[in-house]
Amino acid sequence: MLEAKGVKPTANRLVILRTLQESGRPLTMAELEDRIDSIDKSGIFRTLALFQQHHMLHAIDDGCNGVRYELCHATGAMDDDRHVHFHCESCHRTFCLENIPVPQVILPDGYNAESVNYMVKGICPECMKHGK
Amino acid sequence: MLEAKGVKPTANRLVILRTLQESGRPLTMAELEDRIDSIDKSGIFRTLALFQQHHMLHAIDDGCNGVRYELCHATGAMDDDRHVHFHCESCHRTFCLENIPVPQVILPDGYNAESVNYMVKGICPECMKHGK
DNA sequence: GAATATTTGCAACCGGGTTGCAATAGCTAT
DNA sequence: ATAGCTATTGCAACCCGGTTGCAAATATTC
Repeated sequence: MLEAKGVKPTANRLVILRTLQESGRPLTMAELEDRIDSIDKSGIFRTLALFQQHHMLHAIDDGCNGVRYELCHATGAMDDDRHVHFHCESCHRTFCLENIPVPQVILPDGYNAESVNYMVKGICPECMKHGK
Repeated sequence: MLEAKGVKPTANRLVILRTLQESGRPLTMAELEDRIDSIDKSGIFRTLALFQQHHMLHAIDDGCNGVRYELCHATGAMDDDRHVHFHCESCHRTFCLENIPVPQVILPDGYNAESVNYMVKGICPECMKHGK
């Protein structure tokens, strides 16, 4: 498995990885918890931390429902899948707008950027259509 | 006072407003709490909520140390001081880059934007200079 | 000045996140 | 196989920011 990228593939870890890649969108720890009731909070937490250290996923935050974790599909290099995220205020889901890259800005002198987060909030197409 | 914009100017509210405008940058509730020890958490919380309802301040979130509150200096209209924010990962302060507007993106069909948040993380000039 | 409405402090609660610890599961080298 | 070590896991407890109920204090109205 992809696990050959640095982490020992235990049962738990496989389940968590699976769950993440099945839901095509970033999940909170809470969301993971109730999708997987065989594993304890702490287990999920530690696994996510582990995955992060090994650059398998990265965290984004719509400051609404806590941090969300998303698998890195940045092929080779650093975690450079910098795309815009959209958080629906109706269904409270967060989507990756993969093909919309984050526009860059020029910072004032002295500021050293390390990461950027472009977060749009509003209503998603699905919620827009039926029922507000 | 500016309070004539909809809220009754009680002692507490004045103190909180003062504190906000003195520190030129967005503060967390926690930061407010220990700058003002005369007022209880809940008081600060309720006051901030009130201010928000009356469009006197708006919340931004570097998903690091919780939500931060910043006075609206959008003169007339809606809360449209949409500028970039910078969060220093060393001193954990958050700055408003007032003169850098958030670049707009074109969303896919169906997505309805309501608010945008452009958050840069890195090292601020001050921390950059002396000691990492 | 009594009756009513608003604001406040306190204490308790809530939920996401985090850690200590002891039980378990995996490995290693006899 | 087996004793001995390490890594992983579950559980329970904890921490902390945010939030609410309630009763005391304050302001407002008549």
